[in-house]
Amino acid sequence: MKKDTTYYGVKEIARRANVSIATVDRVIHNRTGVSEKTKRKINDIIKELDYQPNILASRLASRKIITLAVLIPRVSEETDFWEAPLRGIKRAESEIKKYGIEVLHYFFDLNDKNSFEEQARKLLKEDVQGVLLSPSFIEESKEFVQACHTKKIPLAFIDSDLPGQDNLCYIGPHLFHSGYVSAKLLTYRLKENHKVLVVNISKEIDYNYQQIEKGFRSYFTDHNQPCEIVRIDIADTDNLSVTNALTRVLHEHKDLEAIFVTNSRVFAVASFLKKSKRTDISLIGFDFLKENINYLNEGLIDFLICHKPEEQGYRGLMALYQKLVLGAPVEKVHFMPIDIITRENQAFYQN
Amino acid sequence: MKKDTTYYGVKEIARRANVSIATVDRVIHNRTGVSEKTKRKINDIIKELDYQPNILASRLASRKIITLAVLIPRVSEETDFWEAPLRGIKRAESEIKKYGIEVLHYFFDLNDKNSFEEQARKLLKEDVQGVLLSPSFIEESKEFVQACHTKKIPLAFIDSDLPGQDNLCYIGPHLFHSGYVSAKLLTYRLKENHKVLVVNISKEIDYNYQQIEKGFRSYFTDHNQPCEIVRIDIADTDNLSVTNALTRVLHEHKDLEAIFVTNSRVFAVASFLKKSKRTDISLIGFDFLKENINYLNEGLIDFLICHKPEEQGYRGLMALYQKLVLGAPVEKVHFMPIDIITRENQAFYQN
DNA sequence: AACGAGCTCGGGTACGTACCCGTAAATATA
DNA sequence: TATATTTACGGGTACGTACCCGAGCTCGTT
Repeated sequence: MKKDTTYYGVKEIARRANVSIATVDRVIHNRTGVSEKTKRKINDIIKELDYQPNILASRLASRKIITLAVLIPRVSEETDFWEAPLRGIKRAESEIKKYGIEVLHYFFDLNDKNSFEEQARKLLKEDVQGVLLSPSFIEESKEFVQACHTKKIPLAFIDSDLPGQDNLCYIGPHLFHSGYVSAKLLTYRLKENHKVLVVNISKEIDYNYQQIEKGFRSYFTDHNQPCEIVRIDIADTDNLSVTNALTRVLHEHKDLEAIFVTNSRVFAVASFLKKSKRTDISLIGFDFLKENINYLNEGLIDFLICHKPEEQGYRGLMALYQKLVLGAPVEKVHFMPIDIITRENQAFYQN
Repeated sequence: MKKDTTYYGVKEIARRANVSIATVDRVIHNRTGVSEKTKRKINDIIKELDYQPNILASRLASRKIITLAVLIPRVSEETDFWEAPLRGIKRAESEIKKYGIEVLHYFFDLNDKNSFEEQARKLLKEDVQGVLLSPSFIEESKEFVQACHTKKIPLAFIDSDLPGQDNLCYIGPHLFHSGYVSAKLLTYRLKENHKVLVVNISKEIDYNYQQIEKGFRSYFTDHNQPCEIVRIDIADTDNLSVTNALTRVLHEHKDLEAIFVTNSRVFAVASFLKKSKRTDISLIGFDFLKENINYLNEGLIDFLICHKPEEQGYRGLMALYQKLVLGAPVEKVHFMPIDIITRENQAFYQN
């Protein structure tokens, strides 16, 4: 590296303070063994010189390994959505491993708040320097975020945000706009009645869902497009519950033109429509799951909205790396593109 | 750093090949002074071990400084738009300077293709490892990109893209969608006639302009909103030319409801509207310039569309740094948000 | 006064890579 | 054959920081 640039390191600080490099090092990492007087003197020089540590050298010399943790949903039989973020996380891991980064994995069950709390508790017992979190459960996540905050552990959120909560960054979809775009796409398929059904299939009413529906409804109000919106919550995610609920609502509202599913479980609705031969109803939902793609290709699903989940995992972990290792600034919010997948372009999609 | 992770460095390669570290180093940087036989042997071991150099150590040990160059428009009296990217570039510079990065600046005149070519020629004479480019002039930029390509110099584009041209990344607005959003906003202000004027004030007809107008028109066709679109090009950017051109067109089309300016020179139109007391006409354009903000506050401009120009500069340079120094992958396209600025929120905007 | 505990501090080595300098061997030139 | 030149390689130091291993010093205790 060039020397002519006016850059001062520990050596210069030591020289000016008439102490050794080791003493300067002790002050910088505020370890014990330095008198108040020299500590003050060194700190003054550090401030005067606006000393910026060389992170390259620092990481190289450090024998300490940095431990990161990820706390995300387990890949379940119900939905393989979380395969993609995990893939991205592992890709990031293999890239940064050689710089002394170790990553611990904690998985919770999306149908079980307790499992989240349990895994969070386990995680907090370890000495981790950063956490990648999918804050699926609002209240529980808030508590966890609070705990991390007191331990000064930076947090990166993926997939869904937790507004108002202190974090390093959020990497994921703009939920409101995703709902908005969904509504837009849906209008392409509307004909006469302008009557649509919003379906939320989830054990927990989460933040994601609320924002998405808000955006969805906003589109119609924004565009002054009158549209009757029927909505149901299906709290049990098994096939029978979905079938029963949909049978009931379709019986009540015979003139439904389209269905919007607020998460990746759109395949469950597609399966129902196929069985009940209601292929006249348009269907739109989220995420590039194998099952969803199948129904997309069969023509039962019209559109899928995707947010590059693998990249979310990759970027989330890399954000922590950037912050902790390189000391580089991290952008607070990074919205993923709102990708629109149809039968025609799905083959080329990079999930 | 931890040792237990199976990581092999030059030392291990040297040990296995029964040569010194220096020889391995020669092979890695394919310098001269190694016999074909040992070179082959070492290369085989490198491949076998899947050797990944430690970039931290590499940069630390290297006395070589990495030279980057930026080739962007000069800040002119006509428009101070390029102040913002330059600010971002300088911010990035000060952050990476200490890792031996030097940045050369080349500025060209947006009204003069020749100045671009001249600066490009100057730049190519230097031994630079990466270039941050604003490809304002299509043909000239393509030539320049070609030259960089043969010299294997990675290129980061900001502000406008050059599709089909080989580059490291593009960081900037989605031009088409910016036009699209502009049209959307404009419809908020339309009343009866649905007649709008598109104004392009520029010496050169650039790629930006074409894409933006395309997006603008698409909105109306997409939404089947019939709208008569009048358009003029004003090739001379001085005040008199603008005044003359606008006077003529407003005389011809007395029932214009709104004007869309396809770049940051919307202030010139605002000034004209103010003088000719045509405050009934809605106005929309681009960029957070001081003059534009003044007219926004006066109510002459209704909306400004912005794309975080400072961040574009910052991220553009950082992308090159990421690639060249950290060896980290860089995302090929990063679209900036399409920010909507009104009189009400402009005070809070981060340009 | 002698001793040890505790505090303050410096020397020196290591991290993984880059590269300068020197040297022995191989080859060319006389 | 003797000498010059080239080729092929190794030793060793440096980059800026972290941290181990002590050394000296002060002060209280006996």
